[in-house]
Amino acid sequence: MFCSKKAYHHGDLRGALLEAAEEQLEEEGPAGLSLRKLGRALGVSPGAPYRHFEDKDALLTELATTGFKRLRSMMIDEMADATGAADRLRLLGVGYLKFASSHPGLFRLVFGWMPAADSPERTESGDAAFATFLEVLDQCAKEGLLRHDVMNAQLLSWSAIHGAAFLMIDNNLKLWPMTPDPVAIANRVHDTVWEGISSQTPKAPSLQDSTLPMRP
Amino acid sequence: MFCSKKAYHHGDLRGALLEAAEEQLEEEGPAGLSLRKLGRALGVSPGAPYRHFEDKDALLTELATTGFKRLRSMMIDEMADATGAADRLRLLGVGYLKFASSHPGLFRLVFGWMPAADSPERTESGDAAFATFLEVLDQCAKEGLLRHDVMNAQLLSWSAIHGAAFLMIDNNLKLWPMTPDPVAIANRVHDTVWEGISSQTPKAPSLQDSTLPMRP
DNA sequence: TCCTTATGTATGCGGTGTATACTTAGATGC
DNA sequence: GCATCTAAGTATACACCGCATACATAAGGA
Repeated sequence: MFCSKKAYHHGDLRGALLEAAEEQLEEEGPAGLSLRKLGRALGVSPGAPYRHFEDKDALLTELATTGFKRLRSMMIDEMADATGAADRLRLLGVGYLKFASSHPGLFRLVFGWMPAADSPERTESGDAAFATFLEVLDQCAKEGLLRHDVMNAQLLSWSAIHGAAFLMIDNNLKLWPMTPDPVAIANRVHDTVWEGISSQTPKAPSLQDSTLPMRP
Repeated sequence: MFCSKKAYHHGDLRGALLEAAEEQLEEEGPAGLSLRKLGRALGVSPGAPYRHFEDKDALLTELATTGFKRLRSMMIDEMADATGAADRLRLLGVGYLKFASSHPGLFRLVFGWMPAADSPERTESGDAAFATFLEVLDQCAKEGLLRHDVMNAQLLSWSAIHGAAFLMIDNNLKLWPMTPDPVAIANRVHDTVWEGISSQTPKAPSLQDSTLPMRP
């Protein structure tokens, strides 16, 4: 369907709206996003967007839904060449933080935003992303890599990586002499988490000191 | 200054605005908060609030500033009867999660919200809260309780408790058969974190299983 | 007492979400 | 080919919002 530019009915307004909306979201947050402004930017009347989204909340909900899906894809892609269950967990965190750092506005929407009326699609895509997370730890448990019950490991791993993501995009890591590189943060968090949940008794100081370079 | 009700100039409009604003914030989020609505609710003209706050952002910034201070107080109060540095860390997490669960809207404002122009007061009160957090781990380090460098411990502890707070108020803990009690969550997260950062080599399964009751 | 200042009011502008009725272009059936 | 249906966009209107500006009034100090 080779829709040429400047079509009679704009061709694909819905897609264009979503694209422009994400841009506005990253720049001004959910409050600054305006359907009228979007219409204006796309050279269309103020009411046109309402042909494709019931209201502003519906647009944000759709953004959040695809946001969850993209977060999940990013984690899965990152895990592609993992060397084992523990490494999968590490790479999952890397994907999580890469997503947060490259789309902070979308990340904040996906999580710290409560729509007035939630949609089943959003909930489902969220649960799917979470399930990916939980499965990785289930696998660790099956391979006997965890010291305690899997729920503890899941709770800590997820909390830690989720919190690190927020601290990173809120620029709260400025308090440490630490590169804000998402990969470095994810690896650092993972290593320490792993010492807390792994069934292998940790050796003495096995982790790099803060003066030493961090794993790339 | 015994200001009677229904004073000529309302008595303390500024305080009343802040109080009502926090209520609106919890109910409808920052976007749903409206200065005009606040004025209406307090029986005052639509422009009156602007005598006390330069704009909506200024009101939210003030809410965030006091939010940080209250978060800090809650942590400090909770730590009052700690039995040691490690226990202080645990109780700090308890205070953190208690604050998040009792004021989720304020918590989200304090963290996941980016004002257009930040104020030094907000930044300072935020840094003060963070400093409290970091100091507790500095103390742990001084007492030789940490396995690695203090930065790792700080990053993990903060990320974990911060992430757990968000997961809790976003109702993402529903995926586990776990009571959403902030104290239980904080203790659980702390125990697992501590195994990852403590210099004491953890014994075999020392933590309660998910089938066992959690620490009160 | 008078005058300054803080506080609240009145009013208005532009922007926003959203409902409604209208128009038009593409697709569809004969 | 043509009439028709429908999806997509327009025009317009309303209430609300943030915010600015000019005005009114009450408090408090000289």
